[in-house]
Amino acid sequence: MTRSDKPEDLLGISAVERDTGLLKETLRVWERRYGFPMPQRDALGERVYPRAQVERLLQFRRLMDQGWRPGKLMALSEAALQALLASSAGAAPPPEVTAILDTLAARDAVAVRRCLGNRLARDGLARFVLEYAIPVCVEIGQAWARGDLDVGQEHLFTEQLQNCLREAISQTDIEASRPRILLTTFPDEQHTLGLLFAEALLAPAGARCSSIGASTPLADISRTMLDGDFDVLALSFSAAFPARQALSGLQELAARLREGSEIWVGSAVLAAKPKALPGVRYLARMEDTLSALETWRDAHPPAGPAAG
Amino acid sequence: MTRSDKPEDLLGISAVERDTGLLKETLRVWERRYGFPMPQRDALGERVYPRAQVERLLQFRRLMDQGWRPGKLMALSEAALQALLASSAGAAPPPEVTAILDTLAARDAVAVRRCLGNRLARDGLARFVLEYAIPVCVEIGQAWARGDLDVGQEHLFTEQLQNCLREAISQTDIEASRPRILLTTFPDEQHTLGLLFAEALLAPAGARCSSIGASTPLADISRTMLDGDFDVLALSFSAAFPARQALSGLQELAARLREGSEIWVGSAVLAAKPKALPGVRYLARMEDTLSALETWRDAHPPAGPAAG
DNA sequence: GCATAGTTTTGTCCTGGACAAAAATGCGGC
DNA sequence: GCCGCATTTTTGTCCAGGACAAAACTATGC
Repeated sequence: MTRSDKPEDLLGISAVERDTGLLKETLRVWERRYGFPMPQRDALGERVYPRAQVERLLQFRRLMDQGWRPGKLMALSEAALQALLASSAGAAPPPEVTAILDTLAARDAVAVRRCLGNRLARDGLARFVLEYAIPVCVEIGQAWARGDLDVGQEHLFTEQLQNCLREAISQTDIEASRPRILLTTFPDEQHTLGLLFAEALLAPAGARCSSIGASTPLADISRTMLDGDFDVLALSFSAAFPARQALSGLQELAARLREGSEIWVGSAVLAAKPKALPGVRYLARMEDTLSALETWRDAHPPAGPAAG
Repeated sequence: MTRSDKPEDLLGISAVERDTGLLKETLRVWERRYGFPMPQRDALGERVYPRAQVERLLQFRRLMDQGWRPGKLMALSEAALQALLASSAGAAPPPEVTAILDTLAARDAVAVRRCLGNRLARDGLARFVLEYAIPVCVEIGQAWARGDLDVGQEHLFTEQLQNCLREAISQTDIEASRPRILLTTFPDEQHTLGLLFAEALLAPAGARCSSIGASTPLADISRTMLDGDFDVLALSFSAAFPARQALSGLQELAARLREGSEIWVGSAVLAAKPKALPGVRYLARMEDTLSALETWRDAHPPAGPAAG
């Protein structure tokens, strides 16, 4: 019943959806509006995409993830497009960052893990995250946008980094100290690396972290907060998350939580909006997590837990 | 631009597609043909599915995975359907499984972790996975279906289980032995627990596992396989994953991989289909992973790797 | 009893229209 | 001159109903 097993380098619309992440509906409406992609038709009149068009679509997707819009890109000449792809490179990364890119180029999981492990052992968890892991992630994102790295390589890196961090976090003491912090993301937000970074900073600083992974319904977030006697809810948002949805969700949560508990919002994007909500604190950069912890501790001295 | 943020327990068609694995087109054509599901409409005239209908759809999917066809199921009376479901329900869970449900009811992450840790220390990784973790996951799934557990509690459990497993896996030796196994899932398949279970069985048995997480594009899977000198590709599919998509993807991959390399497909659903593909092996249950490893080693004796 | 031919079921594709959310742009007040 | 708000453009996702091949089932002949 499937019609995607085309003999040559021609892909059916389902296969293109799978490979590019663009919905069938989007592919059809682009064809209607912009004249691209313009697939051939098979004997049944169904769309068959040559590989070249699929690769062009992938280039478009990379540029769109950087903020370009389809209409602009479609109007571009071939030369202008290539220039854009070339220019998306940022400043030259430091050599310690490029070193790990080489291990990724070889898809050598063991070497990646060794790189990370060495660095972590040398610098400790906090410096490892702030000075190494985050810059590397940024650079990998750019390499992906340039087409120098594919999703498989990005996954390989993420997996090793996760293992590395989780292992290190699990080795920190679970003290009975405060604050107790619940970490999660909103529904449809899958990006868990931000949570893991935050946990990696907070746990060794003595905060009791409980991560419940990504994409938790709002009702369950507030229920967990109330049941679990948490002081802080830490939420992570990727740049792509719709700001409106985030803000309305935050408003709802802020209203529902226990008096005295805080929400920390990790997002480079939302922090720009000055919408002040009571009990909500925006952390524009990852290092702000630690200052937030300090501030909280200043306001809640361990001797007298009576206030609340 | 997304319209999935419905206030109550009403899901848009995209959310239903995501949760049930039934394509939007299938949902619409069922409505047209059978009159079910018959969603409400919002102010815009767009389909909004009450939770009850989504759960009924999930029931249908489970039965269809057992070989039932939609037309038959739709014609069934409520009583007949319930009888069918009851006959497929498992036995009552053992007390050791229900014990952890109590800690989840209290949302006590530390207690959950302690439960898991104790059990793991007692039984070792393989027995822990097969005799404890998997039954608990099944029971949690049923508790969720009954409404006894919310998503937040499920997440809490999953996170602790992941930590537990990853830690244990990372402590196994990385031997230079064979086979080398690449683990991942197809695009849009987010379920990573299956991968982690497989890794937890394979790694202590001396197989060199590399997981690259979920949702990897097919092209990247085959590229990683070829670059990385892997012997086996292990793929995990949840029950919700569209079987057709899985099969066409497997066909594509099988054709592209190096001669002599195998694909192991972990799925309770696909294993029923007798569609034989060269080099593809279906593992209906998690314990089959270990017998697959044995079979592989019998066919590839370490002394003489000359045989193809 | 089994293979083959015919029938029904079922999933996926098609066209072309619509519309709200997001992004970009224009405009007025400090 | 610059920031905040209103307006316009862009863009992704939804809809209806029709079509058809692959798969599943059924009937028929040897």
